[in-house]
Amino acid sequence: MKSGTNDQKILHAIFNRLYEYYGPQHWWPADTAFEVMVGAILTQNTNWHNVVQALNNIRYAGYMDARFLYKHRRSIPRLIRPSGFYRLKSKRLVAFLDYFIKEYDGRIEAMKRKRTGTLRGELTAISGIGPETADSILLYALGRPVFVIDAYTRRIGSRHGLYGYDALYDTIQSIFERAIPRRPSLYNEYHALLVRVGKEHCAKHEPLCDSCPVQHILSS
DNA sequence: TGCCAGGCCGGGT
DNA sequence: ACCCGGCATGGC
Repeated sequence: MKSGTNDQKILHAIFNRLYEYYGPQHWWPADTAFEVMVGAILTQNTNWHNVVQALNNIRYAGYMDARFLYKHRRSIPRLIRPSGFYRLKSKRLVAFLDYFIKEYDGRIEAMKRKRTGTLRGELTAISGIGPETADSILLYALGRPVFVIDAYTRRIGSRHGLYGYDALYDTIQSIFERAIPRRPSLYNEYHALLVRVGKEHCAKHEPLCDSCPVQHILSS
């Protein structure tokens, strides 16, 4: 197919530019795969800084482990309070723990035996885990080649004419996955770089960003 | 001070 | 198949 070629060139150029500008981002910032999964739920529509405080509370309590956390699930609301939406997120976290312990004995290695598509189906079936949270878990906790689409990816791509702002999650995802070689390390770095540049140059109601490092790629 | 942050669900059209 | 209100804290 030939329509892929153009997207491919642009998306490769954007990655190269961002990587050259910012360098490696070292994502996901967490000590263990379990912490990645917890963080993926807590960061829904929330500043990462707030999530760190919640994760620290869990760690200092000694509960950064599926079984311990499930055993002490009544204290989750207090521990994750700084991350916002804490009553809602407590339910979501417990729903995930329930699944993770019942299906995989709370062990990441057991989860790794399953196919990516199967896991995505299981994860998104949990109330509180949508496509982005599931994909974050698949990529950053399990190392699967799944491109994570978030609000920044949506903003940046649409502002540069790659797709419409209202494009479906799966549509945007397949644009990236068709254009970028299927390597987890590449998907990892690319998404992290999009978040980095998005935070610094792609505020919510700005139609376009003059100071954006991506900008000059399109004017060439 | 008001706006925003690495979404998702459930109820209504 | 969309559209929208709700969910909550902390930083600037």
